[in-house]
Amino acid sequence: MTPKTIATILKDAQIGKEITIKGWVRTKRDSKNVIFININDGSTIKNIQAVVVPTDIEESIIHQVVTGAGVAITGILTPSQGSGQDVELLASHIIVYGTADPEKYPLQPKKHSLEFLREIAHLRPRTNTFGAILRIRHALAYAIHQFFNERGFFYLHTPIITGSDAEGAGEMFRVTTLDPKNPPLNDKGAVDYKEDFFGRETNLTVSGQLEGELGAMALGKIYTFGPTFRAENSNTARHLAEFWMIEPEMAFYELEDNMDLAEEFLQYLVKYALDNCSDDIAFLEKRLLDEEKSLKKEEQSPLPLREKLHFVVNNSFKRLTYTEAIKILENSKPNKKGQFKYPVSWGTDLQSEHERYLVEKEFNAPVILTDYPREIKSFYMKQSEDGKTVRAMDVLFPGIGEIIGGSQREEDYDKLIKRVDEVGIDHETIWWYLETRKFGTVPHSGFGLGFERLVLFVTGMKNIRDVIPFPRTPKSANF
RNA sequence: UCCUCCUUAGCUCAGUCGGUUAGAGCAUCUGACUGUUAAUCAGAGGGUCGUUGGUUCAAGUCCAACAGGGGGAGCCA
Repeated sequence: MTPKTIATILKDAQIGKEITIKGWVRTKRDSKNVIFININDGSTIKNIQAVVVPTDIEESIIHQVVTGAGVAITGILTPSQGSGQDVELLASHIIVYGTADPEKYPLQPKKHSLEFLREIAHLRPRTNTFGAILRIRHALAYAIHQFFNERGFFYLHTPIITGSDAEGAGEMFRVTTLDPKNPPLNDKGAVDYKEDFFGRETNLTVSGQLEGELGAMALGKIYTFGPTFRAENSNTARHLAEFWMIEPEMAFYELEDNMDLAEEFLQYLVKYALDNCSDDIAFLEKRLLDEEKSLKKEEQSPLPLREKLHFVVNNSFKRLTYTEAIKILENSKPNKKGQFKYPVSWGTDLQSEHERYLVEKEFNAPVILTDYPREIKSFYMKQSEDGKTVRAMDVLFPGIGEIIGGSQREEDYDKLIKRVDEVGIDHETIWWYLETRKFGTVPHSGFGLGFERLVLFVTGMKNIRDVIPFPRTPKSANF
């Protein structure tokens, strides 16, 4: 029989029955007549308290029951005499699968900094905070599939190893089986990739979008959800070298449809977390309040976590064009007082400080910005009649910045080719992409959601390295 | 990659103007006590002060380089 989890046991507490719980010891409190052991098995943030009468269990066994030990405890489930919990386990038998030397086990019952826990990423899932984060992360991943499935989208597996850098955006990780010390050379003395595993240069994907568009041109509505790799030397709390991205792509969707979907999608996901992870979110909310107690009022979160999440679910996002945003910024107080580090002007990309002003000061709500200047956006975005802008959209979230970037795609072959040439992309590398515009091209749109940025928002965490189990960042790929 | 700050006990941090034996809280261990909740009380153990080099009679303290980390910026999701 598979062991029951603590989540199940607490859900339908069968008082008076003998049960066995298997998990890891969080704390043990000794005394002469009675010992309390708190067990957690990861199924929920809640522990079960086992009550041991010292004469019932061999002392050598009890001695091995220390913080971090893996154990199975059998006993009768009874109503608790104490006030911290409804039920508890009157232990009659204990198996210690593995003890954990208290002198060496790093996770002792005390507060640990997130920085320290990052250094012991192999153990941090055993903490309340990371248990909560990882359960929420799972719930959001599940909700993503559910959302798209309910709406007739198909999950398309785009390649992780790609032969194109078509987006031209950013550094990529090379994939090769050639000997780095002694690679084969061609006539010109350069590395001969014809000898490489795939017979050409290959990299890890930076986006599944281009392949996603191929899927949308056949299946109608698709989404991808997979790992994405950027070899940028980005050292921020919002960037990872390996992260997970969701990229829906829809035939016959125009930019407005795209925005509607993005907004509905985000609200659905946040609501799902609120409905299904209430214990974990409540814990993280309390944790955040404790942590921010020592900060000045201005630096504290304006709303408690759950209120912030409810706000996003219940209020529609502010939509405006890039041009309108520039006007607001030009007339803003910080701009007139010269408080912006970067000047505001039409044609340049918005800086973090500008985005933050719009989201956190001007609107105090999620914002969707559209119709950016074509020069600062990607080649595949649909060009507008005005000849100056493209049908792009960025969804900006408070505290996170850009959480979604997307656009309507340019479906006109001639216009697309013109941009491809202007940007300087070799036709040969994306001939297959260009053919979609030759054979039955239709209007279509899509966007990319950074999964970890979503988890960041829902958990209220501040550093993206704390919402993925094993973060990969420059100079760091441990575990 | 740039700016900035940090690195002292297992963890979080003090450490004065450079001065003799480097401190605290938590954790750990021992004991006491108690249906306890990160229990409480008493005691104990625990340090190559990130690394290397320099200045000085004397360096945890000053200087330089390097390494690791935090915060901010750029790039973006």
